[in-house]
Amino acid sequence: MPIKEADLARVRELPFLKAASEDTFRRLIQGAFLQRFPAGTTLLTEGDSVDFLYIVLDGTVELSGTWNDKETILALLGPLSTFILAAVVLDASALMSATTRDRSDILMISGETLRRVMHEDAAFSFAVSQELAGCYRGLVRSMKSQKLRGGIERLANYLITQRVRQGNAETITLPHEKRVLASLLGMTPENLSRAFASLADYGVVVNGPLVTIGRLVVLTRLAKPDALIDNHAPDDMRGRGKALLEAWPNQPERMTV
Amino acid sequence: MPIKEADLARVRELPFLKAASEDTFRRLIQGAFLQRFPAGTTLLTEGDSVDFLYIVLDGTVELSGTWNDKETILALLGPLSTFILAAVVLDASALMSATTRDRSDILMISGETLRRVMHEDAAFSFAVSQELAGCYRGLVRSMKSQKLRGGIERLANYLITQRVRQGNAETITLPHEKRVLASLLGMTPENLSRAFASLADYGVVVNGPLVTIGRLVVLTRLAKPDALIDNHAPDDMRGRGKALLEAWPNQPERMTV
DNA sequence: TTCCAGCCTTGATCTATGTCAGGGACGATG
DNA sequence: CATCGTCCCTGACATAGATCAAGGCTGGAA
Repeated sequence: MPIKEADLARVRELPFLKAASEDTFRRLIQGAFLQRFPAGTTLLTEGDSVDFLYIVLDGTVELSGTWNDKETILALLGPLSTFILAAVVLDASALMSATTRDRSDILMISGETLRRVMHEDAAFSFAVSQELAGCYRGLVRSMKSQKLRGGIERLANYLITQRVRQGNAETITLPHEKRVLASLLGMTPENLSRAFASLADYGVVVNGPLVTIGRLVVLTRLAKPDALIDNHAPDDMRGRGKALLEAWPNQPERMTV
Repeated sequence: MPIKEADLARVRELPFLKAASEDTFRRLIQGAFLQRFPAGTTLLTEGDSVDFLYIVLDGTVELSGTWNDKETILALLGPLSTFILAAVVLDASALMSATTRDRSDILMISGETLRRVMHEDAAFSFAVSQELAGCYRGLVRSMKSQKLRGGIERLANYLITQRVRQGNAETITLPHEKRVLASLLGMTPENLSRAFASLADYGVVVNGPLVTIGRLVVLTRLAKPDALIDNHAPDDMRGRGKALLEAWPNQPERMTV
């Protein structure tokens, strides 16, 4: 699948590629290729050695981990997210599996090339550090949410975050299947169902993938959102400006759970 | 407190500083200072803006997060660990609090200087990326452990990891108070106590801070350690060689919980 | 020495969460 | 249209984990 000019322009706007010199960018793109995958394709299995940096141009990718026949979703990535950057930088094997959830267009950049150009373009290298730092901080937030909050509270905060992202509409659309959301939030689908039921007392009405937050104040009092855990950066502020560089480094869809 | 030559030599061996040029290193050190803190000193509170990169030269530092009057320990750092690097790179505020557990000697490097020299020394910048990538992957491991395993399994794996670290001796010494360990492992002290009691059936004998693993095979069958979650890199292999750069990037004491 | 505070353990109890089983709604397919 | 599969919800139950209360141990301070 040929890489269109428009695609190039889009990825060029990614903070960590924006910082790259013309030459660096050209070299990164030269060995890159763009591929379309159907839903459900496994791009990478945990333990695999990693040869490419992946960039989601379209679709959704799920990052998951397994142990002892159990699986958990660690992140859900939408367009203009990169993934597996840490493994590429260290030339190490993947700690997570990556699977497409929808049909997805993925740009793949040679890891070897990436490491090489990093040694020659300090500004680019710095931007990669920022990208990684943002990923790290996203995970710290998730970890805090996971260890400090109960399931209902995690869900309540998820809903509030989605609400902000979706323009503060009273009714939001869940961007993923409920069982996927459950795994992301660290609970079983059954439990998520019950958690939604509990939230009825707080003005939350569920209708399939549509969730109406009737009394935001009440829900917020339960959720107790925290700037050091939750990341409410709205859609149209993502990926722009230093203040928000950290907020949604490269995973617009990654949820702080 | 003056910075001794011996201290400089030690930090120079840190992978991410080893990659720095003489000039870069000199500039980093010029504005740095070394300070001794008593046990229990708060170096940084979550939400604070971060002006320095911290390096533990001696002692122990605890990284913790709070929400709704609850607290959890996210990492425990021993000598030659850096911390708060991600916030420094992004010039963002801290997501975790940092507190000394023992009397500790801490080297503080100006964050502003660090960012500046990164723009001029690509090799150094790359090494910082590797450091951050290692931190990120450490957290991914923790997250998987937290979401996929139960408390007893987390403890069992912790013990096995410690055993490897402490030279495969049958009896290991817990490096921290049990209530601290409990928080790190994501459980209450009471529960940790009971978890230890359960492990008696698997040949684990506890005597204060001394833990004897009588039948490693039996314990291992319970723990099901996994190379993609647990990090068994022994003490004398830390911080050396590319293969292990990732393993214990900068937190020799950080536990994958 | 005596006293006290902090740490750890233990038992009883409660709550949150997981597991299992059943059934309804919906959409794809024949 | 009928059927099947998937997703989701719900109830009953089991288990893990948290909480509360009490008591033992130990090490430092008076």
